[in-house]
Amino acid sequence: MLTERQLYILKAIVDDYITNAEPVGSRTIAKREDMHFSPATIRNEMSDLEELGFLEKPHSSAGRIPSQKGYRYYVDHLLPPAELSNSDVHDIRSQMTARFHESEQLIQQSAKILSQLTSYTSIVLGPEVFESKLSQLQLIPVSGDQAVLIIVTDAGHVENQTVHFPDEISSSDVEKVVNILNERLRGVPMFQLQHKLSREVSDVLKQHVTKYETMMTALKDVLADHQQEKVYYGGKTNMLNQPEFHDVERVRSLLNIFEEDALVSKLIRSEDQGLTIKIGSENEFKPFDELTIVTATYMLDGKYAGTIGLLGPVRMEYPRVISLMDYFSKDMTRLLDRDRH
Amino acid sequence: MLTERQLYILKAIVDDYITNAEPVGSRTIAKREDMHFSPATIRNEMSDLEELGFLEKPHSSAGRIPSQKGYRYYVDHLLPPAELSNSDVHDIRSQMTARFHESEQLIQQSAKILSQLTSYTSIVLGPEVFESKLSQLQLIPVSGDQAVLIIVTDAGHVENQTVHFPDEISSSDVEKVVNILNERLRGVPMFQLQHKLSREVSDVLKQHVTKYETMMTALKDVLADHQQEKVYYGGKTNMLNQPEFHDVERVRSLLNIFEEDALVSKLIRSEDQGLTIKIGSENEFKPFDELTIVTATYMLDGKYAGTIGLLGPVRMEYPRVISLMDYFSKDMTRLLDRDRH
DNA sequence: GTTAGCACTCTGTCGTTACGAGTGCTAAAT
DNA sequence: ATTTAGCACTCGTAACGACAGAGTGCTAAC
Repeated sequence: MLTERQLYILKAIVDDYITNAEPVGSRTIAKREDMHFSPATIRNEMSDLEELGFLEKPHSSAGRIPSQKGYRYYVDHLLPPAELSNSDVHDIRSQMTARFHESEQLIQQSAKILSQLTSYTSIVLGPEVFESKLSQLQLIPVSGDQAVLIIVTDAGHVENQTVHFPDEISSSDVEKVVNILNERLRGVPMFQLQHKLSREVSDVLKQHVTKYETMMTALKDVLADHQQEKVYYGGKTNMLNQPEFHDVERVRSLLNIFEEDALVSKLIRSEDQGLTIKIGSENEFKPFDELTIVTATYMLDGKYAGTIGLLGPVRMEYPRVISLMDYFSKDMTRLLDRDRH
Repeated sequence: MLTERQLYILKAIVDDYITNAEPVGSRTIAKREDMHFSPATIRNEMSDLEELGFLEKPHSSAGRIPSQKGYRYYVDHLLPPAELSNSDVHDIRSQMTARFHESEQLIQQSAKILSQLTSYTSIVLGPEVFESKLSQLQLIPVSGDQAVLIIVTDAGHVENQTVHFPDEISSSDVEKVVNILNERLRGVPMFQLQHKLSREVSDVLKQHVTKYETMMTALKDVLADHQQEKVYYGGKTNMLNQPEFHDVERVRSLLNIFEEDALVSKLIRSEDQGLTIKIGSENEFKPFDELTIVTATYMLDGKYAGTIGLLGPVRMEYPRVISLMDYFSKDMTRLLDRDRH
């Protein structure tokens, strides 16, 4: 068990390192007004804290930096319960007043502000495609063998894709198909569409439509493509501000990951309500073992809608970030609800 | 006027610098099999070429590197008329065989291959939204005051946006509006939609529909948002491979520009047919004054459809790049045509 | 006109030194 | 039993000079 004084010193070191990004020496800590011990005493405590695994030394004659365990402890037990600063609240308010046409805009704007305010990178997973339901299908002919299939979900989200019909198909058949599909599939969750299509609807179609096979394969192809959710970014290059990213190799590996939405989504996703903080190698992916990822969720109609995430150096401004994430998580939920009704 | 020998030496220097990225000395050139002069002679010629502005020295005792004028001359007069190598052709073929559902996929794939093959960054401007015409409008209600407006162009491209109707509007009115819009606006070029809407269609609408004003402002808002073209990237982080980009500041300024599609599009766009090569400060934007941008266009139905661009260091593999760009420019035109008919 | 030879210039690297920040230990002070 | 002052020791870094290597430019010979 750590003594009161050890906690105090640990907190001071983490705080200092977070703002200065440089190993913290005993003298630096001793100079703080609220610290009434000599450097020597602090050195002894530091030595103990190191032995316990909360601190480490880059080299023998340098100051201490927090270890991963140190950050974890700081986050779990030492965090000052920060309120969002007035200027932050003001900044957010002034940029979030606009009414958004689409939830997409709201999300994009949130990602942007979050990254601007923190100088970290924000990642927001869009309202869950998996959770939303089909509202309407439309098949609009474009040219001879092409048509555009448009899928509208109950969340107002639109997906579209061009469909090729290798053989000529009569427009009355197309109309029939669309009608049947709409009748049978409305209200079906997106992720079940493909399944339902082949199981339940296929028989009906067979009876009403010639060229049934052609049509089915085309439709199935299209649906298969639309099972992934959207990922929005803010401040992709903000990482470059951090001293720990002055190495080009690291920059590349990180930026390359950002190009793979599916990976990022897997990484960020977390349906646990409330805040999640993953420090360094607590993240599953190697390239992130020097980063902290903070996630929170937002809701729609009382159900999980998506995740907001913030990616920064392990040496992250935790108190501020946490209050920001908390705020956004609630604010996005609120705004989505308001726009809906 | 340059002598035969000067041309020969200039070409040798540019070729060498392009592959090695290091100042070229007289001895290096003299060692080449096809060069039958001593280092001393070559030094004299180099000195002359420098005076003429084709070469420059990083410092007094270093080798020479091509100046911008040197590259320009190389590109204009010294380029070996390269054929695409067999392995390149093979690589492209094997990755472009798939039939593409949408022109969007074709474009994306092209951008990807182009960047893979060159290790540079490719940028492709999508088929010109401005040039395409409206094929069909759909307004699909989602909830009480919301509907999704879907715009399909004759190129099979789909744009969509959520529309809010502040006041309650009867569904029969909505239907009327959609019918009128489709009747009057089909075939109108996208960029004229807004204009035509307010000039010609507004009167007709006024007669048939109550709550006319509400509807009009909502529609105008939506159309205003969709006047920009799409930009596709390949190998955004490829630049980091180039030695001239080992400086983090430069990386950031470049990557940030990539986030601004409008800027990039302005930069790349070029409706001149054939290849365009802009070297260094021939580009209008400061952040690009150490880059070369090669552009070419592709066609659809015999008319300008879009631009493909390749962004690399001034020290670019010009012969290969040019033959690649040439190939892609023609191939994309060909494939787009094939998919269309 | 071409080339060999040589003095000169500049950069990059290596080893040395000096310095500063910081530690860990010991012994004295509280 | 704590706390602290003092001091030797350890590293990392910046500064300096020496030196090698690459390359030039000029002169004089071919």
